[in-house]
Amino acid sequence: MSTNTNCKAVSEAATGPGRPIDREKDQHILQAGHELLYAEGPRAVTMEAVARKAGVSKATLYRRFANSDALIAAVVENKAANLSTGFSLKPDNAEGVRRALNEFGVTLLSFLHSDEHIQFLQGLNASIMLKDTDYQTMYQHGPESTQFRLAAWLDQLHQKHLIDCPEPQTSAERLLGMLLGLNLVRLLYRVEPLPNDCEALEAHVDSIVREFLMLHQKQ
Amino acid sequence: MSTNTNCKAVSEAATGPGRPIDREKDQHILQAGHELLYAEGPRAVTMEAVARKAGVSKATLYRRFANSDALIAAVVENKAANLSTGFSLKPDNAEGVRRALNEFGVTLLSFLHSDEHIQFLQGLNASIMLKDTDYQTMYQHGPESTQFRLAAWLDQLHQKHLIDCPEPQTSAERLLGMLLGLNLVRLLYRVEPLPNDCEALEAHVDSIVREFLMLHQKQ
DNA sequence: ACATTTATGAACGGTTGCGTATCGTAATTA
DNA sequence: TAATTACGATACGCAACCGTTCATAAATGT
Repeated sequence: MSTNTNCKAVSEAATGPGRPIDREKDQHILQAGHELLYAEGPRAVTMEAVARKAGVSKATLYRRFANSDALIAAVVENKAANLSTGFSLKPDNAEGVRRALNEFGVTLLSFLHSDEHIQFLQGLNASIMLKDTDYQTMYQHGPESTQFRLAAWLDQLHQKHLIDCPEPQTSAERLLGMLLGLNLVRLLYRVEPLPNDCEALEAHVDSIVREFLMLHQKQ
Repeated sequence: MSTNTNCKAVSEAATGPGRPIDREKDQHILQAGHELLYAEGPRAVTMEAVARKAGVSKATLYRRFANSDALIAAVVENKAANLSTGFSLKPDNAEGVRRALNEFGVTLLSFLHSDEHIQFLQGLNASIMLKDTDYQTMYQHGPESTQFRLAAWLDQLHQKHLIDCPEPQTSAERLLGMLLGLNLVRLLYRVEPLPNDCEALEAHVDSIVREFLMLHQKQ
């Protein structure tokens, strides 16, 4: 997802004589498409509407995108490229594990609850015109990556006999599932904007981490 | 969601003289809209396309739905009305609780993994043109209802001192989150069709239920 | 049978979007 | 300056969609 294959102009480096490509317009176009997509739905994302909103001529639009489907795909992929969850968990002493897990949980949930991520998920599901491989790549670079890194860390703790976690992949998914709860469902149903209350969030994560560790304590 | 407010004709009982409404066409229309929505996305759901696919004239269509947005809303709502998770959990003796929870988990996951439900969620999120109250109602009749019923049952068990569950709402969401895991995420990313393997599913649920009960055992 | 009410299908004009083409202008390099 | 490329504006033919109208068919009450 690092290179945007749906955008003609972006992939062309084309450094020769002549007027250079106005890269600012790329952002204007993507943002206009983005606003239309999330405000009025995919059916409102037409080349003409995007051109109007972006303050760009249709010709400029067609120079970059073959059609409106490619444009929507580029909008979603662009959003995916700008998302990242970065978390760093350094193995700790036995007691510090709880704090580290807490930090991870808070970071993850904060990300999941962010407007950026919510808009991405909704737009992702609203488009329905990406190729299967695109979905797969985004999943691998997003959730799967998070799960794998968490599992690897849990496995390290297991090797160090800090916790009892013989199946780190399963345990990682279990923990992520507990953290998520029904929030993703609420997201899909557009109800009850997720609580951003920092205090409540930390209490929530702390409670889950305690339960998770209770299930994985050395006996 | 029992009454479909987006459909003119359906809400009109209109039992007078004159030709009655052909109710079969209602289903043909909804099914045609459904197929278009899930196969080609919301942008493909036009009045003309639906009329063609349903073998119905446009006038018949407009007599029932004001516009294509209302039609899509009706399609999604119709699907929501046909979904139900019904589970019956009769309080048991201490040892039977595990079997009952297992039954619940299997039933719930089987439902979540069903094609019907997957298509519904995807279509729900693909439309973006329902009213907020519609989303809210569907959520209340779906996930929230499930959570509440589960919480009520957990509370009963708590009152009977079969388990230790002082916060049934929280525990219910925790259990549902563990059961869901990342499956909803995978759904959104359209990767890895959920495993329908009955044996693996039951093992999965059994493992989760054991952990859940371990967290809620009487001490 | 008759009138009445409604559904239905075909057709219509109007609108919108699509994708392309043209031409004049602006911006950069050689 | 000349060449080259990007951009804006406009227009075009084409197709699709929209929402409506009208004549006809079908079912019901009297």
